[in-house]
Amino acid sequence: MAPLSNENRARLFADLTRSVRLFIAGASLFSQRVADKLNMHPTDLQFLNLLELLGPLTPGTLAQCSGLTTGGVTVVLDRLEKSGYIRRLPNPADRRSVLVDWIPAKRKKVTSNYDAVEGQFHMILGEFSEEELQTVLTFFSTANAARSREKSSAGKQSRTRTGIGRPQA
Amino acid sequence: MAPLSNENRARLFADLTRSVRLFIAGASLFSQRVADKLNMHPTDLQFLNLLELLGPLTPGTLAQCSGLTTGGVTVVLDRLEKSGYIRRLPNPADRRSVLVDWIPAKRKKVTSNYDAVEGQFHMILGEFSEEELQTVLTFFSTANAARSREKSSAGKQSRTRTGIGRPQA
DNA sequence: GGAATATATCTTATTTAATAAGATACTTTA
DNA sequence: TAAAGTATCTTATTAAATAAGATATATTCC
Repeated sequence: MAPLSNENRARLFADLTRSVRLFIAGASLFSQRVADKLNMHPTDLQFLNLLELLGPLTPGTLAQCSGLTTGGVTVVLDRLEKSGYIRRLPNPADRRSVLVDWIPAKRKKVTSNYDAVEGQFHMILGEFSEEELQTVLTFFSTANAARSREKSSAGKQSRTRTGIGRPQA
Repeated sequence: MAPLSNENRARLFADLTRSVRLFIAGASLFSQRVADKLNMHPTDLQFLNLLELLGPLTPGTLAQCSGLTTGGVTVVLDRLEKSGYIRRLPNPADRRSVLVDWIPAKRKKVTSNYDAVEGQFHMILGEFSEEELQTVLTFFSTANAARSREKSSAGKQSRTRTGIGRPQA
């Protein structure tokens, strides 16, 4: 019965929208908690997460992915370098530039804060069938891909703010 | 064949973890973009989002949900009140307290910034069957519920930082 | 009921994160 | 090779968020 199905779908859409937004709000709060525990700023932790997800990055890419100005990025990197989380390496591709990377010994100090959520996450997913896991993965992959495609399609914005993703050649 | 399935599951878990983290990183960047466009700070927009999701809230609850100190909340609310986004109403339940709510006329100015993503979101979900939608919804609902349960179970933290959710009686 | 304690918000002074503008060094293009 | 462009950093400045404490109302315990 199509009309009933449409009604169902509309309700599912609405519930999903709300759930996703709550999820994001919760993630943001959780990040602040972790940053607190590590005695750092949410921005600093954001940088470390970006390094974790995308590998060594240039300050310019970090500016794009974080929304900070390049001057702001320098300040954050100085802080993280002084506290021993990251180091600046010469960028073989461009001698004006640097590559920012983890100090490996410090990684666990940060990532261990995610062990508990990851455990929860695995518990939740343990109830899902393989097909269901694939469905959820498709949702996230498609959403992320859509966002990457949006790079550089916004109106007035700081010149250094494009999007998340592997740095473009 | 069980071992193969376990392998598949392990890969799906890993891919999902990464996708979720990328999704969150993207959401954070998107928020900054919207805040930029509205000439406000990410924190201010975070407050408006919380009001949108959870309805009128007290400054105390906003402190819990945002991770700011109560003094910081006052400052943010002063800013939002001055620029006409919110108002403080007397809280019938407690005369020390106030309820913060949207100025209705300003809601659309903010929410319209999400129209495009919501459209994308609907496009993505349009490809999903009802069962698949339900699966994705279950994922988010379960994850959000798990986070709510975590309230007040963290170690050292600011006294005003618990969790997201409807204010407890 | 009333004193003592706890809670909710706000105030003020202060710290410091982030910005803006511009400098330096290198790369790319013409 | 000169000119323009780009990547990062520097410095001075702005202003967001904190910390400590004040005020007003609630709650608890005798």
